[in-house]
Amino acid sequence: MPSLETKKAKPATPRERARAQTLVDIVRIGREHLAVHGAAALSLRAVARDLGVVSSAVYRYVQNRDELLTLLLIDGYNELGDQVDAAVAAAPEGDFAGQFRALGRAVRQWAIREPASYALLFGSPVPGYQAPGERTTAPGTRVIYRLVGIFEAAQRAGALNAEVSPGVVIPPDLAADLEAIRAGLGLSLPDEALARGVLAWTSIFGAISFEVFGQYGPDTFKARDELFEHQLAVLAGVAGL
Amino acid sequence: MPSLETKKAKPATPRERARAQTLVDIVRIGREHLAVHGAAALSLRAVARDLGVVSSAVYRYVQNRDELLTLLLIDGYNELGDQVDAAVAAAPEGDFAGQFRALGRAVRQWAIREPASYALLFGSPVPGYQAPGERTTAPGTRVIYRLVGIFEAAQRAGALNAEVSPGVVIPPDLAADLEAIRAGLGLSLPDEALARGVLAWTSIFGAISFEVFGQYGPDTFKARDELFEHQLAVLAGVAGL
DNA sequence: TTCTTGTCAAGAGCACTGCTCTCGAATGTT
DNA sequence: AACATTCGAGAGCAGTGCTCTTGACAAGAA
Repeated sequence: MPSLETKKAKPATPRERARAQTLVDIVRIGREHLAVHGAAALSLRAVARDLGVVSSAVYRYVQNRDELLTLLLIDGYNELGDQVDAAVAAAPEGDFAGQFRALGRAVRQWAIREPASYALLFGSPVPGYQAPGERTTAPGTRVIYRLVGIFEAAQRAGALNAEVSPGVVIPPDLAADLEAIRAGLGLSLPDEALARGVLAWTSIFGAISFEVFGQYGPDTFKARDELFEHQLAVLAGVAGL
Repeated sequence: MPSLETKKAKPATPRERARAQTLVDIVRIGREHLAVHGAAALSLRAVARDLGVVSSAVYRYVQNRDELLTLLLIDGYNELGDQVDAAVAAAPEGDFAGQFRALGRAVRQWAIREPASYALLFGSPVPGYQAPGERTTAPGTRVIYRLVGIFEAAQRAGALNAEVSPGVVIPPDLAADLEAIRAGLGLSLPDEALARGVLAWTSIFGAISFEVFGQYGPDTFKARDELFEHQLAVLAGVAGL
């Protein structure tokens, strides 16, 4: 769609410029409210108040509360994706385990810095809200794509340990799912490595969610950095790095 | 507190009986609403409507919305704890890996059956709601206590593999946390085993959360039972079982 | 330059929420 | 029978999402 691109690229008329500016203002204020009060308490009226405008005016820019939620969702996915990309790129090129740990650390640090956004992306779904897949899947898959990219590069470099948990077999139905993923992304990872990558993925988010969502309790773990580093190290071993 | 116990045990006066009955009715209706509309949309007015009573009447039984949330929280923790206890007890006595898998399956099945309750217990915290620790910690720690109990029994039986990830060391700060846990629960597990148990714990909930919260997407994994079984098997190996 | 067209903010209004207060009725106790 | 407690009903306040109408304003066309 070249027309849409150009429309986005050059907001020639001052009207469009003003409109775009108020929209980013709305998203910015929405992010602040999200951070302070949480996703379920996100109120268009409160955003309007902070914007210095009456409530009905924001409906000129945002169709409804759900669309603002979608904008914040995309915003969060992209910010997290940028953080992860930068962290992985800063790791040594051939050090795949280091890249894996850098990815995990980047996700955790972003989650701790933006707990409300993290909860919106990876926590319990907001009741009555269904994310529009056509707008959120692309930014929402950036981290996992990056992760399998690390595994794939390690595999091609011959740095992926294939014999980690020898006794575990993969049933055919699961193998079919993994084959579909492999075909969809053009990977050469064997089933075992792919499955362990999925486990590492979910485990990282499990550890972060426990910490961010307060499941550990107030004083069960004081050395949380060290705990997470330990979990990352073990998971890297599990994944074969 | 014997007086409180007797008060609970024999609701002699019919008034107290009726009061207790309406309270369990409120919790029951609250659970239904939780399952249908989610935690953030839990409305005392709607509960009152279903109870056939005006909204202000429920405030005679429940102090506010947060207390109803607390009651549902305790209810959920206990239901999950009962499921886990039953599943673990049904596993063969000396088969510690089997008990571990039974625990994981029980948690997952309950989570799939009661996704809203699972979200309330382990998902993003409800904004503005702080669980009262003195009432929720006891039921909230049943599952993790059960899990470390399995590890402890395996350790005493000499069935715990100590050399799983040899290269990973535990820094002193983390060791201090683990020592406090070990002392608090009267365990004899070494640091490595305890830390890997925590990892297994968070990883199980990470896998279940991804599935229940819809992070996998609609059709990435069709063989979800097999995927979870695979993850359980790998995690049992990681934990040393 | 005037006129038309489209965009915008404002405000009223509907239905909903949590929560508090008062009042009268029902209930159990003495 | 008299008293005290408990309970439900209803009104009311402040907040929410969202819709609709109204009037002001600015951009482009004649």
